[in-house]
Amino acid sequence: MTRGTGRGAGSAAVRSVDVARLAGVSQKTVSRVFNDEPYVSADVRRRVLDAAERLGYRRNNAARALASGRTHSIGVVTLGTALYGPASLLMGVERVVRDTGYALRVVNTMEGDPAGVAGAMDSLLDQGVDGIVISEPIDEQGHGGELSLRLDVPVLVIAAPPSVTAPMVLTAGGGVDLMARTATEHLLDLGHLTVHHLAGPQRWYAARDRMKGWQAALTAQGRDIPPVVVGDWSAASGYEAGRQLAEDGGVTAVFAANDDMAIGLIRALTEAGRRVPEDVSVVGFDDIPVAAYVTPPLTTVRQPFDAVAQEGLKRLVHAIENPQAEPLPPSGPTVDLIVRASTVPPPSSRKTPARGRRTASRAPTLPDGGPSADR
Amino acid sequence: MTRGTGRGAGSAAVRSVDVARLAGVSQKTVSRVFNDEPYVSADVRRRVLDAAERLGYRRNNAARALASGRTHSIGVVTLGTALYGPASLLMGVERVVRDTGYALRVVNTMEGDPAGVAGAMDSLLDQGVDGIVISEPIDEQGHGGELSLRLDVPVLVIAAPPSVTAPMVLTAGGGVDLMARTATEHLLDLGHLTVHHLAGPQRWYAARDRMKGWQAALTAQGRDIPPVVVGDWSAASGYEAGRQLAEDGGVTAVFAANDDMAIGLIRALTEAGRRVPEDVSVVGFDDIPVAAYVTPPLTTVRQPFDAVAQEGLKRLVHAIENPQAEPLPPSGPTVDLIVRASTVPPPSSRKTPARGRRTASRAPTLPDGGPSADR
DNA sequence: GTGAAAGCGCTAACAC
DNA sequence: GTGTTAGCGCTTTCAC
Repeated sequence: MTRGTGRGAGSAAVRSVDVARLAGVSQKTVSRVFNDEPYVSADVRRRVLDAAERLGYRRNNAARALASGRTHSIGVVTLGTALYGPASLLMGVERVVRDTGYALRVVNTMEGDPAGVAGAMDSLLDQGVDGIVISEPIDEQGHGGELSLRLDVPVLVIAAPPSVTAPMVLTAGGGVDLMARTATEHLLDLGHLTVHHLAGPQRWYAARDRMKGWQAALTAQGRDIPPVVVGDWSAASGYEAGRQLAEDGGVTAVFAANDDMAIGLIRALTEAGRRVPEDVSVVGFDDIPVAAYVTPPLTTVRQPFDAVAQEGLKRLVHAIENPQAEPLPPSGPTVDLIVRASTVPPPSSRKTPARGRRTASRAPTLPDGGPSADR
Repeated sequence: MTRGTGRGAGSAAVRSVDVARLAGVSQKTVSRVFNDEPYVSADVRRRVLDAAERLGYRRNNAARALASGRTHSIGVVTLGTALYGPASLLMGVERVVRDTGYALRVVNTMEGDPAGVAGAMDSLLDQGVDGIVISEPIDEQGHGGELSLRLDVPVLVIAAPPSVTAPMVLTAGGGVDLMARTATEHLLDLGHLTVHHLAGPQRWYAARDRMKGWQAALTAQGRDIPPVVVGDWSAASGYEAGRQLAEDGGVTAVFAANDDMAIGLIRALTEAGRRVPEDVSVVGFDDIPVAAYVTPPLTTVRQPFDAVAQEGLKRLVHAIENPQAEPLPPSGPTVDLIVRASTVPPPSSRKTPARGRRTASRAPTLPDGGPSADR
C-alpha cells in the first residue's frame, strides 16, 4: 500500500537483512557494500549486489539518517520568484547539488513574509539538512543584519553579506559591484559625460551593489553623480522611469539595474521621441534570453550563475565533509560585458566628423565635475 | 559539532525524553502534544510546550519517518531551466507545497540527460517522499510513453499525459490547446484569412498542445493550414523564423508558441521591412513580464500557473492523506487572452484610412494592456 | 575480512 | 487522559 519505509508490522519493503539472507552474509556486510567501505572481498560484494538487485532493494534513508546523524541533503533558502536572476541561480544550485550526490530541499521565502529567512532556515533545520545555501537576495524588513537563528551546520551565503552565525560560513557570488562598474565605464568610455542609473528596489543587495559599482565608476573619473531613479525590477517600473528621464534633455546614457527595466525604459524613451541609442544609450544587466532580440539589441552584463553555484557548492560540500579542515578559498569574480546595439557615443561627440571632440551643445564641460545641466 | 540528530553516543541534541523528564510526563505524551493528538489535558500540553521551548527541542524527522513510514515531504521532478513557464510553475508548486505543511524535494532533469525522468523519480523514491509531482514538459527520448518505474506513492502529472503507473495518478494543467485555440481565433476574428504558427520544439508537450489548438481553430473555420515553422523557444530561434516568414508576402498573422520567440520574430520582421502590427499581427504565449513593454506591446495568453499548482497539490495531498478515498475532481481550464498592440486586422481590411494609418512611428496609442495593464 | 549486539529518537498498539 | 512496551532499518562499536 504505502511505500515500504516500514509502517508497522508486515511491511513489504525489502530490507538489508533480506538481502543479507539471500546473499548468505550478515546484514552488516550488506551495509558495508552499500557504503563502499573497504574490507569486503570482491566475491562477497558481487553476491550482495546481485541479491540486492534481484530483490529490488533500496536503502531506507530515514533509518540511515537516524543512525548516522547525517541526511545527505542540502537545503536552499531562496526567494520565491520567477525573476530571471534568482531563478537562474536556483537552477544552477540544483544542477550542482545533484552532481555532488546530495539531495536538495528547497524553501521559498516570499516578499513580505513575516517569518522570512529565519523561518525558512528553521524549517530546513527541522527537516534535517547537512548544510544550507542562502540565496536570499533581499534584506529582512527591520533586520539590522544578523539573523538570530543559531545554526549548527555549515552555511553558504550567495550574493549577500554573511549575516548568520554558524560553525562555518562561506560566501559566493560577490563582485556584482565590479560588473556594474564595468557597465558604467563602458558608457563613460564611449564619451558620455555622466551616466544615469535606474536602480532596483533598495531592499535587494543586488540593487545596492549595482548602484555602488555605478557610483564608483563615476567617482573614479570625477564625474557628476546624477540623482537615481528607483524601479522594482519590472519592465513597468522601467517604463515609468523612462517617462521621467525623457524629460531631462541632459540624459544621454542610462545604466539600468536589470534588463527588464531597461526594456521598459527604452520603450518610454522611444515613445517620448528620444531615440535609443542615437539620443540615449542604455545598458542593462543579466543578459536575459530576449536581450539580443529586442529593439535595439541590448548591451548588458551577463552574470555567471552557474559558475557561482558550482564553486559555492563545492566549497560547502567540502566544509560538510571535512568539518575540521580549512575552507576552500574562493576564486575571483569575472565580468562579462556583452556589447550590443543599445550603446553608442553621445550625440554631442557625433555631431561633426571629429568624433572625440565635444562641441557641447549644452552643458559645457566644467573642469572637475561642477554643476551639470541636469536638474 | 555536527547537528544533533544523534551521532552515536554523547549527543548534545535535545530528545523528546528530555522534554518529558523536564515536564514530568512520559515521552509518549510529548509525542502526543507535538502531533496534536487528542486526549492531552490543556495543562499537560502547556507544561510540555514550555519544557520544549526552554530546552530548544525540535523533533527528529529521521526518527519520525523511520517509525511512521511517512516523510511528510513531496518530491517534484522538473526540467532544469530558467524558462519563464517551467520556472513559474515550479515557484507556484513550492509556494503551495509549503502551505500544505509538506517539505519539498526538488530534482531537476536536464535535456539530454540519459537517466532523465525515471532517474529523477528514482532518486526521489530513494530519498523517501510521500507523493511526487511531475512537471516535466518534455518527452523522454525514445520513450513511447509509459515510464517503466513502478511507483508506490500517488503522483500528480502537470501539463503532460499521465504516463506512469502508480496507486493514484492525477493530472493538472490541461487546457493548453484551448488557450492556443483562443489565441488563433482572436487573429481569425480580426479578419486574417489564416494564421501562421511558430511552434516550439516538438519534444515538448506544451509545443504540441499549442500546435493542436492552433490547428483546431483553423480547421473549425475551414481555413488553410500553412506550413509550421519550428523554433526552440528562444528569441534567437524566433528571429530565424522571422526571416523566413518575412519572405512570404502572404503572411499577415503569426501565432508564436511563446513570447520569447514572438519577440525575436517581431524583430526579424521589422528588420525585413514588414511592420508589426500593420503588416503582420503577432500573438505570443505566456505573458512574460516584459511582454507589455516591448515594441509593440505583445498580445499574448497568460497561463494560470499558480492556479494549476494550487489545485493540483490540493488534490495530491488529499490523495496522500486519504489513500482509499475518491480523488478530488479537477476543475476546468480558464483562458486568459491579453490583447495588446501587436494584433490588428489584416492590411487588406484596412485599405482605407482606418486607425492603423502610420503617421508617426512613435507614441502609438497603447490600447488596453499597455503599461498600466501589466501586473 | 566478517559478524553480533546495541542503540539512533521516534510512533504504534495496547494496557491502565 | 496517560504510560508501557516494541519495534522502524539502519550504522556503530567491538569482538573474532
